[in-house]
Amino acid sequence: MKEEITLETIRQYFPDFSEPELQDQILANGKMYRFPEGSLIMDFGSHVRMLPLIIEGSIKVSREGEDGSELFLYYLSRGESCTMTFSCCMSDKVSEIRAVAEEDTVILGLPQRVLDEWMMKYKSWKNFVLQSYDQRMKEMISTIDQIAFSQLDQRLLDYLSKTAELHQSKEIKATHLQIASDLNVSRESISRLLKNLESRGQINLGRNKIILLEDL
Amino acid sequence: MKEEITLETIRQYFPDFSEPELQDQILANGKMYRFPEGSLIMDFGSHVRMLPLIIEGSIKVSREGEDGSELFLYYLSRGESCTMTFSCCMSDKVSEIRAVAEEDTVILGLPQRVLDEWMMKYKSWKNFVLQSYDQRMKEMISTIDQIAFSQLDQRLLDYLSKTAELHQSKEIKATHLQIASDLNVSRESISRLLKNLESRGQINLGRNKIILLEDL
DNA sequence: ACGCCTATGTGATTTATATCACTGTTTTCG
DNA sequence: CGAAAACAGTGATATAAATCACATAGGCGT
Repeated sequence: MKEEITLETIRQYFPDFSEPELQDQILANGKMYRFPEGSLIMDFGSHVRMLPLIIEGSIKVSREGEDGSELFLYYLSRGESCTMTFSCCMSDKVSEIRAVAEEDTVILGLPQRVLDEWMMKYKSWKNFVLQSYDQRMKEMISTIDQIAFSQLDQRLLDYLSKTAELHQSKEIKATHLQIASDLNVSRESISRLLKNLESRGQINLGRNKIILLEDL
Repeated sequence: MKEEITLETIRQYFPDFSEPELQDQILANGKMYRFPEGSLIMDFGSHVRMLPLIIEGSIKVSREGEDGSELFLYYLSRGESCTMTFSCCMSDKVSEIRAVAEEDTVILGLPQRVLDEWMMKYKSWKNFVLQSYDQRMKEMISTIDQIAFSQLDQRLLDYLSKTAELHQSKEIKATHLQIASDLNVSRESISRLLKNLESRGQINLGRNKIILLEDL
């Protein structure tokens, strides 16, 4: 993939940015960055100076407990942006979340300065920002639902299907320990539940991988 | 209190709405509503046609599990607005949350139609909306932190101090059952934990009330 | 004043999950 | 290759909270 941003890229991945002037502005102000799989894009407490629009790949967003344990919040993928970052940029605050490249990821970074300006200038930008907030809000509520109202087996199934959907693959590449940290539970619990799912014919287990056999 | 909206009211409770034109617009389009304590302002699945700005009183916002149990999310009080409602209005969706008047409450309702329009017209309105989203986002994250990383005793303390702060009073008027539902746990657990706090001299218990003795 | 409903207190038991302790098995790396 | 590390399986036990089963106490209505 080219390091250059082109009008084509923007039109392709962010078709909602309809105003030609906005497209030009993005071109003029944006910069491409690439993050290899697993690399840290943003961390708790770090200052943020640009808003990432995801061109290619995906990002895992998580929250940290006092003791350093993590909790998976949601994935972001192409065509999306990190709302938490936006809010940090706008009020010049520090990040509340951690963002890690889930795959090799290319983002288009937009500088702090223009974000707010565009809100009142370009309708499609304003809509994009509001919709992003909305979506994230919903994800958060759904996360709250899961932790508050569901038992671990449900949460695990949900996690597996979200991950499978993100990667467009029935084969999930992850260790039990990784899953356990994402859900902030013990590794043994996950191992046992997975074993259960396998014996019920819902998944196949391999080292570092889980294969979903049905739609969950 | 008068049912009339005055420029004075707006300037007093929403001093950030600095543009005179915006103030006029609010005056022209807003309508006062009053909700007695305990009344249902909005429910899961209901359609919303206006955005409430809170003039007086406060609102408790909660989320419902599949089984009908509730989970307290956050309080809203004067000078604030319900972001979830805003997002519903904007995309004409159905409410994800329940809002109940925590005290006698007066709100200024703004019709769907103008909310989006103002975003690009009045800077202070745009800022207000974005800041509301932000704040709510933070509350959600803090709720997630609580459920995911804290034990019940911590959650209870947090709940008590939030409630005390909202009502500006060390005396909280609530039954153990109400608290338990808000936290989505059993009544007995709350009773036992409260008893504990009392024996440690942190609170006094009475029928339908809890008095905080120290800052928690 | 009596009875009833709601709120509270408390023991006993059950359940989900965590924690501990250990075994094997696969991968990595010197 | 051989050792060490990472991953996975599994029993035993511990813990937090739920659930069950009552007992008691405070207010309210008639």
